[in-house]
Amino acid sequence: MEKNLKRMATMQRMQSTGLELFYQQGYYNTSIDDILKKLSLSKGAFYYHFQSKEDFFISIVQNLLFQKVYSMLVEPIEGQEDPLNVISKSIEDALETAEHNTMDFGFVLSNFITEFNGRNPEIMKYLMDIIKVWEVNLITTLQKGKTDGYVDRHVDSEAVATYVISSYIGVRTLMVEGNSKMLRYKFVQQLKNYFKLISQKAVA
Amino acid sequence: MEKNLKRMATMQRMQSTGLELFYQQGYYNTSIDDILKKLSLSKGAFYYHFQSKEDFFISIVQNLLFQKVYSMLVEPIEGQEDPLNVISKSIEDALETAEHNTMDFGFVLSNFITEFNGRNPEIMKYLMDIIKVWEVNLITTLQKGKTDGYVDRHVDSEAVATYVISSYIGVRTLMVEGNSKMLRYKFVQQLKNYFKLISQKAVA
DNA sequence: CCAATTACCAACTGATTGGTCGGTTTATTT
DNA sequence: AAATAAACCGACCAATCAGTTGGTAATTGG
Repeated sequence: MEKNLKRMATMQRMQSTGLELFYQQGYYNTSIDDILKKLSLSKGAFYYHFQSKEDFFISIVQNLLFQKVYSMLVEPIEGQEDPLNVISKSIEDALETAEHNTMDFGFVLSNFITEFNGRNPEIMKYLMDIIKVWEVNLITTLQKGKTDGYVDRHVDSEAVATYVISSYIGVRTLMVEGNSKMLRYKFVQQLKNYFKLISQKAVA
Repeated sequence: MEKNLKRMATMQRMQSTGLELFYQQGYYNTSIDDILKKLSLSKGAFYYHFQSKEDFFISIVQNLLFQKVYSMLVEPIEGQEDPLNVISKSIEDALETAEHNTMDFGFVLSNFITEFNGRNPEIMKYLMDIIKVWEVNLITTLQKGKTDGYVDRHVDSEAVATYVISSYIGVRTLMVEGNSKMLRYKFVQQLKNYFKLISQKAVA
């Protein structure tokens, strides 16, 4: 079993550094040598553990990215009451993480979606699956919110989920150096306004 | 003057094909040879007209992308009455263009922003400038809408502009093959709901 | 019509890429 | 301690990249 531990430790190190560099520089713009250099490992070590660059990336998506998105955007919402407040809180948290230029994995995900869209259907599938998990969770939570009296019954939960995800991905795209703080403030302000709309027994 | 015409014609052809391929495959993933192959032109011709790949791309942004975004998202709004309807109409049109998989240049822009963010500050500057033009135009139009009685006076125009741009960029990121139509429908539905909110004398 | 300029050609360079391979070191088993 | 297997090394390969260069073909002004 010792051997397996070492194997997994090395793979973990590679994946972790890989995700970091792929995020910073983009997948196509990051060479395997870049990653290995940072780890003081050799080509041989890499191809001993992974079949190809693509295979390596997919393993990162499934092992790291999925879990991070899940714990940041899905778990905080799951099963909670008062869905609208919980949702806006989770998004606020993610945006604040982003501002302290740590990785905000919801955005890492949407970055990769942009990079692979129309270029690598296989990888796209894995990425969109993660979005789907988030979306399903949002819809479920909103529906439960209806029965619990937090969300207006006439609201189209799927449409709201779409709108929430869209606006979050968009604002993160715009949050480039310099203007992040103001952008986040104004964004959250409008998101909450929008939520007020669907929490009352009005419109929708 | 004839010479100048030929020069510009060739440059135009290069820029047009360049934009197409840069959009489809990404900047770093598109080689100059790719572009030249499609045009049956040689390396020499390229470097006769442009100093570098980067210089070439910047010329595309300034000459093509700026104008396309302007005519699609700024011009239709400029000076019009009833701003909220005009804005949502322009976004609907852009999303419909996107669905017929022609290039929707607002999205082309946000794609490039994602690709260059943190990687090329110079190019980023040119890209964000275009966003800025759109943003300023939205704000101006919303403000005018207030004095004309179309928009609630308590609304934060800047925040609304941020929210509109964010959500549009986000939904386009999500509009990958297959699910575009439904996504667009639900998105527009919620955008209009949101606009109802800021057109009444309520909340905001 | 001819010299000068413009526009273009295509072979080449040096660096980098993803991936291979034969071999060495380290750990485990017997 | 010997044998076996796992983990890793690093030189190498063919392909591709942005950019250079020395030339040629087309156009134009005098």
